[in-house]
Amino acid sequence: MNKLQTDILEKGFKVTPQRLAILKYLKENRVHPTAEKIYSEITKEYPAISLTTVYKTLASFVEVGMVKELDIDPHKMRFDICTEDHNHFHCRVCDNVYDVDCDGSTITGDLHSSTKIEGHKVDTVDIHLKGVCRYCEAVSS
Amino acid sequence: MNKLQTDILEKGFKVTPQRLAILKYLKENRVHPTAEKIYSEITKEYPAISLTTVYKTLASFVEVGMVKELDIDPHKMRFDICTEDHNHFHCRVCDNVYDVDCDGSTITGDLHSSTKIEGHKVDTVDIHLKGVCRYCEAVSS
DNA sequence: GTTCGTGCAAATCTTTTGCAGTTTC
DNA sequence: GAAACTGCAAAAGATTTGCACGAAC
Repeated sequence: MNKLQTDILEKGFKVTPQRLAILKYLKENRVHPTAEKIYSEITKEYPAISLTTVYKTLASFVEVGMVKELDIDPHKMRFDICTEDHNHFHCRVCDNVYDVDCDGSTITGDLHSSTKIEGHKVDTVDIHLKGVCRYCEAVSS
Repeated sequence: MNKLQTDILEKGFKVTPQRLAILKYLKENRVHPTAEKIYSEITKEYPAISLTTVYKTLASFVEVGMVKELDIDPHKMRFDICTEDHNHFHCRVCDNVYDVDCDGSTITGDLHSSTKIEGHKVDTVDIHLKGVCRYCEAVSS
């Protein structure tokens, strides 16, 4: 019984090859993939999976907090294995999303589950940076 | 010649009743509406407008910087008349988006058009707060 | 064996596009 | 009158749903 299986069982899910493949992909590839990306990558080694299942599985994982939805990209949802707080940078050239460690604690440090800002109860704070990533910048200059 | 007309002309656009209606709505209703919302609100007083035109007009306004796209809401785009920097709070109960003045300058203050974070050139910083708004919180308690 | 998961096909929802006719300047 | 704008209908892209079959426990 490996770690992936345990993670799935702990949440009350049944262990299926599809779920293992998705979880494994997410853990090994921290690229904030879209559902389509996960699907196409997994299909390479594991053809017996459908896009529908990817969506349904991701929805289940999100519901129990294993995975986080990242709406930094205007027209499609991206998914991120939950880890400690970090923020995201979206490159408008290559469309990739990168983790960044910029100091958000100046804001997030003030926030707890009960924190209110202008009367609104704040659960999460996401900092979305946009621009041109180091790789695209290098190519264009 | 009123202010709305001037705003539109200055950007090199032709002044049409549709554009005036959209701009007027956006200026008077800072609720970060979706395209659909703008359409349905405008239609009440001005039935001769199509959703397609709303989308096309918004795209034009975004292109010249009059309007900003706000992707805080997972499945639909919201639009905001550009003003000075501010941040947004998305209520997961009523689905409304509110402006907030929480101090993002601790982060954004460090950022200029040439600022880099971990090598990435940062153009914009958006802080997205999510939770339950003051009104929904009041109702539920 | 029961419950849960999968996957097809079809539906839904938002947004975009092609194009012909209309309006603005 | 030329260039830009509008709006219909159709297309496109992402995601969801209904349902029958199959797998996990």
